[in-house]
Amino acid sequence: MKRNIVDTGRRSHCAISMALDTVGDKWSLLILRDLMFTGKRSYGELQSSDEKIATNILASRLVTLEKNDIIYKQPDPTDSRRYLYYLTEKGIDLLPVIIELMQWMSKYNPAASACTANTTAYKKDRVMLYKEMTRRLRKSHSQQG
Amino acid sequence: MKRNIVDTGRRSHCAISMALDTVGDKWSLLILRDLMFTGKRSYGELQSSDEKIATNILASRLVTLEKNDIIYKQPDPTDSRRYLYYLTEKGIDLLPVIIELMQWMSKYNPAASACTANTTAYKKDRVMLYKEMTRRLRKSHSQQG
DNA sequence: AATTTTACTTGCATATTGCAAGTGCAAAAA
DNA sequence: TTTTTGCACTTGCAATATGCAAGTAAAATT
Repeated sequence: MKRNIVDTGRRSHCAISMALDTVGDKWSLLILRDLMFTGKRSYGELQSSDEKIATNILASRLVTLEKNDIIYKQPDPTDSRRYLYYLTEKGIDLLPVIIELMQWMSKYNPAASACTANTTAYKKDRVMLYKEMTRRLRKSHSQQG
Repeated sequence: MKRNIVDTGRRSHCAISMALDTVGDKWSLLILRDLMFTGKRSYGELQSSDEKIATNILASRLVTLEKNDIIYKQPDPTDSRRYLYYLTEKGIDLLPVIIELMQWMSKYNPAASACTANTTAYKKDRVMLYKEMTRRLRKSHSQQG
């Protein structure tokens, strides 16, 4: 990477640009989708998604997501080989982004499947939808160990 | 690209994944941001953003965004060398995604600048914010020629 | 003790993006 | 009317990011 003398790795100070520098790669939001909607928690489970993320890419994304305080991992108490990945509050706060992406595609492509229920029903009351789902996520992702 | 016999170019039928296949690259959403908030309309203006997109990438993104019916272009009536780019309704419908990205980054990084006014004020009433801004975008991006 | 499972790592191929220079045409200047 | 400048791209090649297949180490299972 070669930008300027003091390289921050960011393209600009625009919030949108910075957000994309953090989660705007090809895979991060799909990993977060799995943590949010599919209940996947371990490396192997995350690797088993339909999109078939390459193992080295998964590993590298998990590291940077953790560095950016979007997820955290804890050893699985039932199997010490394994780690379990959870969303932080910052990660949970990406829910609206993901829901809006989903609703957008659903609106314009009928072939798109929803990944989680109850979103179309709430089309007119997104705030309600965000709140309800955030509440659920807080429950399942709050500090475990 | 080599996926399977009948390659659709998409990773799965998940709406989120499909949305990211469409606008999940490094630049598309930044181009849309400029069309939405900065009033930039021509190739040269779009190229002049802080993030310094490479000219060949800009050209290629504009083509695929147009193919995907997210933007459209028309000759500039005042200068026949130039085209002006506008958002379609489908493009305008990406506004919530972009706003949520912006608000997310603004919440977690104080160094992030907003790109457009009035968003923090509406933090608690996003639906209102979406509606108001969509209305404005419809005005400035509806068929011109 | 041997095999399987799990979370990665490593090496190399392919794809996407970045950079610098160039092209063609229309507008503006001389 | 000729020249110069401006604008929307294209082209060739370098650098970075992603994809694939195989490998490794440690813990669980048999």
